[in-house]
Amino acid sequence: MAAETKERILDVAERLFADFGYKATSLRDITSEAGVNLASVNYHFGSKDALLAALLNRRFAPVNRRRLELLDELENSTGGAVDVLDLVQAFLSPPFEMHPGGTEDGRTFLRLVGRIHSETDDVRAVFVTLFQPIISRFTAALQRALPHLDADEVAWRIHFLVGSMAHTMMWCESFLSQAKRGPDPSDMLASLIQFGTAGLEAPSRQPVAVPAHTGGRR
Amino acid sequence: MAAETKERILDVAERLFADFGYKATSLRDITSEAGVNLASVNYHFGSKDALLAALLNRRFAPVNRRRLELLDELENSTGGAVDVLDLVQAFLSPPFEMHPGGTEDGRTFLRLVGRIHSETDDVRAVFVTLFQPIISRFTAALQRALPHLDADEVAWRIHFLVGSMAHTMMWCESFLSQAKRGPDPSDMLASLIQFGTAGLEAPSRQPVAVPAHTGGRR
DNA sequence: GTATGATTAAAACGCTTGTTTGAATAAATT
DNA sequence: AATTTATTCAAACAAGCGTTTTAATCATAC
Repeated sequence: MAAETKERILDVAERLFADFGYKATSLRDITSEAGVNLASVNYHFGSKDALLAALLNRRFAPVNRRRLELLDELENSTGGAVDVLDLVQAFLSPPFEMHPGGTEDGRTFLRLVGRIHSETDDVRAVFVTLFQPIISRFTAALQRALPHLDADEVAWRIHFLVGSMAHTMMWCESFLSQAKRGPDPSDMLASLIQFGTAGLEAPSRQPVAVPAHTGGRR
Repeated sequence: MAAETKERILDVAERLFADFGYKATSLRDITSEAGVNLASVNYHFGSKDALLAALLNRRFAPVNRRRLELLDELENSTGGAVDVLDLVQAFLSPPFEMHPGGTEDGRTFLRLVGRIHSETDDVRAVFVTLFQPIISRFTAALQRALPHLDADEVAWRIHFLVGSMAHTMMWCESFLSQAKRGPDPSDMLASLIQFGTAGLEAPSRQPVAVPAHTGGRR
């Protein structure tokens, strides 16, 4: 009975955090929807913050393990010279593959991860702890795969990639419902991989003439 | 004196919303930091929601006007066949150029816009009203510039671009402080333009073999 | 200088928040 | 079967929220 209560809290909290954010979701929202007593969150998890941490660990840790597993395979089989496309794929696929956009739970997880990326620092703290090691490993690998770019440029492009990934996770549900071609989530992942790889592989930047702001109305 | 109070509220609210989000910022935070009375927000703006709307309109409307102005110039001068790079530039430059990352106020505005992108729907409502027309115009233009891609593919890639833009706006401050090359915000804009253009111009997607998730640990 | 309207001030309103308490119940152990 | 432990429950806590109210103050025009 106890384990069941804990899981129901985690499931409902995951969905509400994903839909409305951490701050906007009250413990009363969670417990009433889960059909458990208000005090049980503090009893089982200690605090609202600890609930978020538990909830992130449950689903996000396996995804990150899978990312590193794929990266290890790539590096071991090729001895260092890894393709950018393969790296982008190893980075982007796990969250989408392990939590398919075709299922309700999958979309919920994707929204949660997408939203976490833009929560305030105090909320993101746990998430960053889990995510930072992955970013470091992939940054190192991508810098080796893109030796003609300087380190800062690669780091920035990875940030750009993370941004499009987070935004996609967050809004994939509404993206898919708007698409005329029929909502196929794996299509969207493939497009994102395509987009990100091309962005990372873009030629080293030449000076771009940015139009100056004239201030005028027309 | 009245105008001064209104402006002080707007300035402080802008910074606090950007740093901590809408929900997490209380009117008491705003008024105490601005040195004005608590009731003056409701007196001058009507409600907290209306304050956000006023604050977004003040800075974001001019940016969007500038975007359309640049787009009009491109379309008029070339008669329809516009370069993807030029379109990306017209879309991305205005917020960065009009609110330079080199200034404190500029970075605050960028953080605000970046954060708004991932607020809950009720908070984003005003923002979407301002942003949607711009997305529509640029989507149409990009679909003309990328005729070999189907409409859904272009729409998705624009979402990817928006995601990297929002993420960059939100975290540019911390990106820049980590860069070894010295924090030059206009460098970052140029990199983002480079990345986004390459992503949008990526070849039409061929089937990508996505590694299946085995479920195993190793 | 006094009356009019706009702005500020302090206090209170009703409501929601995360957390804690202590008793009641269920489960497990001896 | 009795006793200990784990869990659930209803109620209350103090604090914070957005908003409203009423009185005081200010600026301005007559």
